[in-house]
Amino acid sequence: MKDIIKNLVGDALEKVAGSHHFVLPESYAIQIEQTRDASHGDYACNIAMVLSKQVGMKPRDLANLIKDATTDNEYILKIELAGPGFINFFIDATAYHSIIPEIFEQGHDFGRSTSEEHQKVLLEFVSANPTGPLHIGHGRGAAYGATVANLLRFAGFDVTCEYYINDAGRQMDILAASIWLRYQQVFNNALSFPDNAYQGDYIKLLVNNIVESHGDQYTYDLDAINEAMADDDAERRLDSIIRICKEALGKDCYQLFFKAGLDSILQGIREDLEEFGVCFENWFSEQSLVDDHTVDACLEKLEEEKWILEKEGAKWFASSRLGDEKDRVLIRENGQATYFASDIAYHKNKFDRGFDKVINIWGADHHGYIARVKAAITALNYDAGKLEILLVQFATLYRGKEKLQMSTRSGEFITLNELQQEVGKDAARFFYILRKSEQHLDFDLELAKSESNDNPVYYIQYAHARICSVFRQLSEKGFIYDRKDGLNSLSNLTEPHEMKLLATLTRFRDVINSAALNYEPHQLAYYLRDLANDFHGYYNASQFIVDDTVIRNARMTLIDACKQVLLNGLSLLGVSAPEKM
RNA sequence: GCCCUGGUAGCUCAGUGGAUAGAGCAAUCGCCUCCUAAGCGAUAGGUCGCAGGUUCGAUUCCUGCUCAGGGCACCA
Repeated sequence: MKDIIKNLVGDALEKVAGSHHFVLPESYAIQIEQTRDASHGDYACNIAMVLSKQVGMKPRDLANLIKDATTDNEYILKIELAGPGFINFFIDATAYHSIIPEIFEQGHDFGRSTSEEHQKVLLEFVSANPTGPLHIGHGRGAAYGATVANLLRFAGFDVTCEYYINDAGRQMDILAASIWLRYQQVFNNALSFPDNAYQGDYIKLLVNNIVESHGDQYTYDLDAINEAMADDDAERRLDSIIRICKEALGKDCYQLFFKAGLDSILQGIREDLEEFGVCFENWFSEQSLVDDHTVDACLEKLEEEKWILEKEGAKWFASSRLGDEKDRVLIRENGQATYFASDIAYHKNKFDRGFDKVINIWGADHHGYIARVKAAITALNYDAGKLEILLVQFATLYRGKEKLQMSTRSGEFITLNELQQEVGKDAARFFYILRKSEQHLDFDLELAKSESNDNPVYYIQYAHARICSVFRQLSEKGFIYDRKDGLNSLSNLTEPHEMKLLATLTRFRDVINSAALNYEPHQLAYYLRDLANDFHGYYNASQFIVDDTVIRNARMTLIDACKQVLLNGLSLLGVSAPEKM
């Protein structure tokens, strides 16, 4: 309908331009909007105000000419001028009815688009360090990423979801050393434990497994450890312990501790995500980039292209020449590559896989990192414009009014899994995406738990369950739902509640498109609330199960279509659509 | 100091270059002999952070200021 009006206005405009001898600007966009206020008709166009100056006419005069020049259309009942120069279109109800058969024809695919077909997208998200279970902070990225992926797929993109495993680097060494220290503690009560090592309970569970299968064969000299612990500098102390741990165990046995931590934590992460309805096609290992020399290759390439500087004993990437605020270290003074070096390799790998779009979802704390990554991509002669970085603001956790700190190292956190047990997947997924991603999210545990019924997800699900219930009642009362008859009787749907519901159903495709292309799942959440609201209003205003067969079938057909759209929308959000509540 | 985000009803947040700025919660008042009251309807609540600018029109765009959160490592 929007397009029909757009074309009519476009034609009328050209006609007016011809007869009044003025020249239209080379490019102008005709905007047609669904109105909010019924007194403004069904669709409104503001083109007269947009063009009035360039054309040299008063907006209302131009609007009037356009109105008169618009050819008749079977669906347009009347055109009115209003306000400063709006052209309002009043549409015949039957134009709205046409959405119902379309909903049934496409079913689960209603709202799906093929306009972005063959666009290959890589979507990387979560990618939390495998040093502990996922907590509530990670949940936001997981829910957001998974929903964006669903939306993009529905919009026609070919999406691959990927989790980048930071299985190389110092954090992992700290983890391995933490496990080793806990292991030592089992046999030496006197040993203290540094507060900047990983101290969550999950470490103790891991240690128990090692003790069970390997006994005390890896115990080590207590004095040597205590000596290292005496260092005043907390981070240096950790490095000493890592060094001692590596020396004491040797390469193979160190791997035993390392892998024990990595494998079981990663397994836990996979399970938690799966339970949360978040699936990845790829789990990409950082270490693999070291092993297959991609990191080395990148460094060589950058060296060749003269992007590498040596100063203060380290190798730097001259990112400041590409818009970054300063240069960045790639190889440290001690010869070790930085995380940034392997991240460059990772992005090279992503680009080499031939995606049309590479999207990273990062926590907002990484924003300073964007310039250097884009600089590296440009330096490697790739198109940095294909990389889009979506920042998700932090979720701050509250228990009532008390703000809780979340730290993986200190072991003080609520895990994603615990959240799911307490709040439920549906409510948690919905709560996470209800806020715009760039908004801070205050996640109040007390509120989420004690007043979970206030979560609008129940309101939407209730609409779906209510429709299902009406259908159950229908057959219990001995009626048979005849959709074909309903589709032929749609002209009976003319009440305000019915028209509103039809208008909202018509909006669905636009909403999906906009939510997908802008990476804004909350648009869909708010839309579904509106749709549920329209339905609940209709439910209270009209009886569906009435004796008049024609009216009954028409109304049942309308709420049947509404049910389908609720289901499609909820599925995209990863939320279930229960038939009973 | 520099760079991101945000400042909209008592609270939590949507929204928009346009016609009377919306929703939930909280408050007040109504609605179940009738398809699920996890619902519906109504009332009340606003100088859209402050000040300039662009515009026919700014809460929306631009600039400055201010407040709040985050980021500015040879950590990942």
